[in-house]
Amino acid sequence: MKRLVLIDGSSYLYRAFHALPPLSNAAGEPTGALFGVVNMLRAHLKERPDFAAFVVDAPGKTFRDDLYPQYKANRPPMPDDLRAQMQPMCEIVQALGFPILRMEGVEADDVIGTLALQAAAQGIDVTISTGDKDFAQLVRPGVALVNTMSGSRLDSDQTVFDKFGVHPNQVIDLLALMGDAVDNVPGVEKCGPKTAAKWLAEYGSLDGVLAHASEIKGKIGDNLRAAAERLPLNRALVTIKTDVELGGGPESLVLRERDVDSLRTLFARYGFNQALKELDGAAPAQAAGKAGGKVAAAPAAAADLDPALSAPGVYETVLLPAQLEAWIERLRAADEFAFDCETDNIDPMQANLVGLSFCVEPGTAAYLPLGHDYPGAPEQLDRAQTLAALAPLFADPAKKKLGQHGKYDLHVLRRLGLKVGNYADDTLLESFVLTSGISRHDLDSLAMRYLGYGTVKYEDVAGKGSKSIPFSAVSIEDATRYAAEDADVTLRVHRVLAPKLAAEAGLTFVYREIEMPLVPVLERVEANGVMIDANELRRQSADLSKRMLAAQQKATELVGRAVNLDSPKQLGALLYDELKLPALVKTPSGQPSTNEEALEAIADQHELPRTILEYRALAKLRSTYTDKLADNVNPQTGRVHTSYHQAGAATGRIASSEPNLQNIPIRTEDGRRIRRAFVAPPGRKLVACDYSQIELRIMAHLSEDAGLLRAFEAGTDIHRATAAEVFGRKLDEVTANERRAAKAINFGLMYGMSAFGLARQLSIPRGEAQDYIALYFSRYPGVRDFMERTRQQAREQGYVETVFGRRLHLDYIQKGTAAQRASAERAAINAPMQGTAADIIKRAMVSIDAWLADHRDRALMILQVHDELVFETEAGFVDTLLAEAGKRMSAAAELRVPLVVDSGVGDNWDEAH
DNA sequence: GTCGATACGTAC
DNA sequence: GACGTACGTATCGACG
Repeated sequence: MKRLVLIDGSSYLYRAFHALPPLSNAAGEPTGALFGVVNMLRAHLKERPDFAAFVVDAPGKTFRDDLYPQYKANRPPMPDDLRAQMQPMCEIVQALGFPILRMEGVEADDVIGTLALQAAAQGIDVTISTGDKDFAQLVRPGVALVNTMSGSRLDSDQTVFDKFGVHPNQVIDLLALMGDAVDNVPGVEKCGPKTAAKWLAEYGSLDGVLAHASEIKGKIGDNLRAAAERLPLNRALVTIKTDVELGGGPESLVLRERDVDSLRTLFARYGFNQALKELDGAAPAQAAGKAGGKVAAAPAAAADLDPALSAPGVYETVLLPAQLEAWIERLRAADEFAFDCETDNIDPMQANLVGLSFCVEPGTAAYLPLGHDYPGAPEQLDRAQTLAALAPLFADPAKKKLGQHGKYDLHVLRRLGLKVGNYADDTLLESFVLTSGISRHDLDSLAMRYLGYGTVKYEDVAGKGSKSIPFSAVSIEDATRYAAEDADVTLRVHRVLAPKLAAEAGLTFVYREIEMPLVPVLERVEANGVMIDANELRRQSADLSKRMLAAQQKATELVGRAVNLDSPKQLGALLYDELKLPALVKTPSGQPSTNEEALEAIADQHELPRTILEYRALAKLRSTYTDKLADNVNPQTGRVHTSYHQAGAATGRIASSEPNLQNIPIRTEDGRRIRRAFVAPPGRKLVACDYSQIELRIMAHLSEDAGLLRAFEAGTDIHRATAAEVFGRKLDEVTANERRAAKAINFGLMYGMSAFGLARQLSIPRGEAQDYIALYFSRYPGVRDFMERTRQQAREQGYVETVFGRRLHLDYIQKGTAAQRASAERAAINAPMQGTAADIIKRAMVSIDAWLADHRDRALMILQVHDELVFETEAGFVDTLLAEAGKRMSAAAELRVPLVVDSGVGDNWDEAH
């Protein structure tokens, strides 16, 4: 059977424009709506229809304007950013091979309706792709409706009835009763889909409802009778015409061969990297078998899962050449495969490969042992030969690869000389994007949550703690159970999560365009590592030790006996019980605290608190930094390779560990010295680029507050500008103390701080802090409204969003205790700003990495610290790098304020600031 | 010995 | 109760 796809271009363009972030390409041209439309079209192309058309509205009046002059009268003009995308959209649609239809005097809907019925009459299977629910009136055998943005599909009387509560032939009457605010067609007042469906169920049709109008009681009955006269007109307006005179029939809508050269130029110009990669990755996927089927979102509960996804797996151990060949054949035939590396070390920069697992179809997986070494271990395939045989599959850009936390595997394979081209999906990141804030993203949790499946745990086969054995000593039988299952479960979880993600345009953007492209970039940043001057650290450790000893002796002298300055418990007993100093601060558990704030408060009453503070500052630096950093130098590379956790922070920020290089001291002189040990090798330099006040700029963007926008536009020192507003000064009359207070307000507000907190921070009376905040909000009313909106959204939806559509779910915003709810509200206020900043720097990293691809021998990205990127570069490349990195960081988002980047150069990280 | 909870402090 | 997001170190008590 032949297939025809009719695409409602106008509807998608508007919906994509509003659903997607305000994206732009490097040249600053808006691209958000384009992006949505291009992805939608690519999805349809994968299904290989015989005929297709992209239908758009023509400018000018239509017959509906003649029927009803106010038709669409209150519609605002097309936004400039959308209008600018019309021309490029047509170019891309053309280049993809779609015929474009545009007809005057009727709307796109009518053209689609006419073609749909003509085609159905000729026995052609029709799919109408639209975001407009009005098309449900056309659903019948041979005519189906899909919305690629929501993932919904209406293809039968039943599916329409499930959605609207009426049959397709009643949809027109339903719409006539409800009216359409967007098109300025008033229906029956207070009559929504439920009431309209109820009436139609009872009286059959609009005529039936009107005939019985006098029987309907109450206010809504009055409303119906009041609207009765205009309802036939409504019906005429919402009826999609199916008898438009067209130049040609559906058989003329042949899909042309795509114009690869034009597409490459267009995709590159608008920054559609995924599309570009697919274009250059040889043949597009021939997904005929999988298309058409289930588009609907997958079920959430394990109970009503596709049984194929929870059936037990059959796992094969690959020990013979023939088995390997058979599996290579399977992988070759597949569109995408899941894989997983087993190693002897959790640090991927040191791990040795022990085995590999693969899965192509749920339930069928293989474990390929390559390095098991224990008494009685069977002979395994030759590692080098086997990897050489697998290398082309991993490298093939047309072959999609899937994993759970694949950054780890990318490291292991890279160190073995294998390239992974097109690492396309990662269940860790799918889960992170879908459920950030409410669930864990490790494979065991995902298997339980989405498959109702308890996996074999690592500890089950390798033991844990001191009794654990390296994976190479695990029996190959146990290893197969564990490892093949990992690949199998990864694929199964992906099959559940992918459709959930596909049904959310904003989340799909975050996943496809931010998180997945970042995986290989982060892998490179980690692999690059940073050079550490271990001798410098040793000198600093010795100096700190000397001063710690002095503080210790001083404390002993003051107390008259030895005291353990490392034990808060003992210090509390000493200060508050023995010395009877006042305990002014309590820990969360209610004990008297010995933290910095508590000690500062009593420092004028006794010498000991100051001595403890001195000791603590030194001990922190030595134990956490100067002693420890050198332990993290990789013996093979001689450098420190932190590990970045892409799904580490619920807001979207990246976290760093082992060691954490995102909390290296900078505020005190002693602390800052540690940065001198982060060095460039001879002949090279460190370059640091950081966003200036990025989160406050995002607050200005989100709140659209005129005063804040103006201050950033003018380039004034934002804390000074705030102080001038709040304290009623001219800019140059602001005192240092006023600026300090304004800075505390600016930061405090972004964290949801209260007057109580501000008072404590500034050591001022609470009433005064309250006055500052009130004054702030009266000067920046947009900020107050934005914060209230954000709280409201969080309470109603249970989540908040970044500019790019990333979501943070707040579990306790509705159900928690008062304290938990208040805490969730503060998190809700902070997340859009912190999260948007994270989105922006992630995009910048991807962009800069793409540029650096041609200069890997000259410059490396080596660190990310939330709003800062650090590079190591040849001295002769510094200027080029500064210009290009700064440009790409600034262009990573198009906000209502400029994104300013500061940068510095030096022989070490301290100098580079 | 190992593990988890608690307290504290570093970064943005 | 009161300022958001992380990670690491040290202590201390429970557990075996």
